[in-house]
Amino acid sequence: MDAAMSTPRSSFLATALERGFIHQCTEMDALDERLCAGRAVAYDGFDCTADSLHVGSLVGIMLLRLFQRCGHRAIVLMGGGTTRIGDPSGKDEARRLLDEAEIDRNMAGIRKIFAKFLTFGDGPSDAMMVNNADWLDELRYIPLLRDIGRHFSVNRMLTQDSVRLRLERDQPLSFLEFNYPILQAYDFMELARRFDCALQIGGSDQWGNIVAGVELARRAEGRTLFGLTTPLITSASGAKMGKTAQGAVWLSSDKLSTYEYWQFWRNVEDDDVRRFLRLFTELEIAEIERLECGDINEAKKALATEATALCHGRDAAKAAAETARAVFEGGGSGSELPQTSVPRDKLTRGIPAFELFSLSGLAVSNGEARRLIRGGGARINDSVVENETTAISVADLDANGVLKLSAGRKRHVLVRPV
RNA sequence: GGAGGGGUUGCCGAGCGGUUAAAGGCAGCAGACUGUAAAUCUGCCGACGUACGUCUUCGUAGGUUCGAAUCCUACCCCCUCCA
Repeated sequence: MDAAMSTPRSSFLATALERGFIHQCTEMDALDERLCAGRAVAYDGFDCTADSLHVGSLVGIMLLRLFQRCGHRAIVLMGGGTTRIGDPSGKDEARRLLDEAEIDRNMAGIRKIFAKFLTFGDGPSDAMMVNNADWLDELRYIPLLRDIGRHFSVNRMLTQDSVRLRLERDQPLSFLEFNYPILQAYDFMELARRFDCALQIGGSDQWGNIVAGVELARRAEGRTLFGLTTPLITSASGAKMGKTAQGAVWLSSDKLSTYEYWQFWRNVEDDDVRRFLRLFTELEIAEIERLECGDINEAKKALATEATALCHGRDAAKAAAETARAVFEGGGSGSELPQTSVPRDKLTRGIPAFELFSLSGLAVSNGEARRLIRGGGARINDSVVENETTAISVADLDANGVLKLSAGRKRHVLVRPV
């Protein structure tokens, strides 16, 4: 952390610091004072490259939520304008540009997610969502160059990590992307003008862009703004969080079931539990410390249930936890397991085991299903499938009239005849 | 515009006329050990078929050859250097 200081007086900074949300911060003392002086406004920007967000964005979301819980006003800035540019930070290649219809669709999906974490409305501490396309689209080039461009030093921009790294690695950087920091800086200043927003929150890779905004506001308007970055969250073994081989860990239940979301947190590495309990749950620190002294698996369950409750609601979290308990501790099954169906007549005639596994989605092809069975990793109703061509029929249905297929110890699917 | 270098199976990266579905590494999946963790060890890791096998894949399209990812031609894309 940059600004080492004892204990901030503002509840927001004190809590953020205590729970590990702060990586770098500009003028923390002054910010602390500002936060103590009364209600403040902060924003975090999200781009709309997908119709949902994944856990990679969760630190920022949680911090914004904390900000609101401390009585301040949170702004979610949708990058409807900047998404059409593409941020070069931390990337080797320019990303594909999206058209407006796609961006609109993505924004709608993301809005639904934020509704779970923030309270939106018109009240003084209600969160709001704004779209930077509202002002970026209207920018005129010459005035922009004259009013904003004059405050940017190209020499300086070239030394910014996002740009420098790209150049050093001999990766192409288009002029379009080169302009990204300017637009993000402009966003910050614009939000300061419109809503008196004084703080920008972002991931540590955003530091350069955030500082650019702070400096622009100071030079152009003599306004003091603040920036705060969250640490990059990687798992203890160094992998970027939120991206598994199966795909991203999405925050919307359309794209990832609540059960699988719960499982994601349940399977976190031991060394991450401590950190994650502080960042991704709202349990009191005392309670977290208590959990840490106990069985690590109980702590993981608490992490999973609390994190899932925030994102999908307490009931869904409990249902996921209960299914997990039934499956892993009871050797049974549960209502939240993924389900697929097979035509009943097909099952009456009998269906080769390998085909059933590829049908269920536990294997992506017949070949993979065969390999799974040959490797001894496939089970039906908890008994190992010995032969890949064994015919599975209605006789194999369990007491509830379903088949529980398992691939390995963790992946289970309920197959139901229809 | 000129001169070179390159595009290989999810990624990195060998191969450079048959023994190549294509070395090796990473990622992934499964098994063992455990705690639904990590580490380690083992197996698998293009598709289809019980299997001998068949088909599809090495930037794109053609061609040479009994036979090509490997040779030729054209085209597309990327990089480096010169102008």
